[in-house]
Amino acid sequence: MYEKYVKILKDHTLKITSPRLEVLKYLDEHHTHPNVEEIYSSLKKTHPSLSRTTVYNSLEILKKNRIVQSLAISGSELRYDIDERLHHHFICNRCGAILDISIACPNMDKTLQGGHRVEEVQGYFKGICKKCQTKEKGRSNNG
Amino acid sequence: MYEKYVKILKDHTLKITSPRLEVLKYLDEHHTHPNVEEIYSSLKKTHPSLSRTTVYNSLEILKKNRIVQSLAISGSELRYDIDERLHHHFICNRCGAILDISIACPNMDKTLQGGHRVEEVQGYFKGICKKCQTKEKGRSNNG
DNA sequence: ATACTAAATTGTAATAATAACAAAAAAGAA
DNA sequence: TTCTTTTTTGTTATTATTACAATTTAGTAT
Ligand SMILES: [Mn+2]
Ligand SMILES: [Mn+2]
Ligand SMILES: [Zn+2]
Ligand SMILES: [Zn+2]
Repeated sequence: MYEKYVKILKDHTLKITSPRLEVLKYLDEHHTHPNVEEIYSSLKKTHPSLSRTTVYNSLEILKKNRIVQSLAISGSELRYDIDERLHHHFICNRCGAILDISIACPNMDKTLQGGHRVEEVQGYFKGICKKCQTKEKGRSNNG
Repeated sequence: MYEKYVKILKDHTLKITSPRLEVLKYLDEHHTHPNVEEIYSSLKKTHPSLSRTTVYNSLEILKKNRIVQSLAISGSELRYDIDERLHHHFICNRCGAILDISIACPNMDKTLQGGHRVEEVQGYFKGICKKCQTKEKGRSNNG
């Protein structure tokens, strides 16, 4: 059940703790780029002793070890992604969904930009998602 | 002195107010991508009646009118840029500087990504800036 | 120039995300 | 099993931003 996550932690010589395993499992099963509150309140249901601070701490150490990445795309809160591979994101200004954008980008892999050492790359697109556009059209057509 | 900023506001049929002119002038003279606090505390010196809320309000309306853009690059606070043209940014994890990155990007101008309507594009690089790297080298060489 | 009205500014209070901290608990090594 | 270090927990503090109501002001009409 949790072997996969145990292995990830072990590979990074991190201590195996229940909160860390749960956070990893949650992110692995929810590729929605959740924020801390979503992760916390969901896990809290089945793990009532869990502390919000622990979720922050766990995510921080997972990020430091490059097991997860954080996205500042919303502007108000960090979102988390267990997919550490470099990929771009789209946020819908209507429904708030954050979606992966799989495009090739020539600047993505560069470790140097203008003489600066690059350690992290984030590509954000903001607008109206496909779904919300469909809804919009439907509304104007029907009534 | 302020004609330039008056014109910008007029062109967007926005009311000409002292706080708006001052915010525009500040951004025009400081291409450092300042946050609200930096703008506010600087203007407050010469305009003691200025309210922090007004700076927030002004920036919001300027952004809505696409006169300025906001950057979520720092993760904790929005940064503002009077240069509305699409360009990428680099933030230094050491000194906090936010710098323009002028690179051609094939994805920048696209108004559609994966079927989603794109209204805004942000490209962020994070790492250690050129200056901080030089300092680092100097330190390790000299002791 | 004056009066009017909608919009903007101000100050304060509320909210929300995150960080700091100390005590209790738990992981992993000995 | 014992010990030590790290993690977790709960609480409090901080910071960025928003909400709101009262006051002021910009721009327009008179
Ligand atoms: Mn993703
Ligand atoms: Mn810029
Ligand atoms: Zn949507
Ligand atoms: Zn730097």
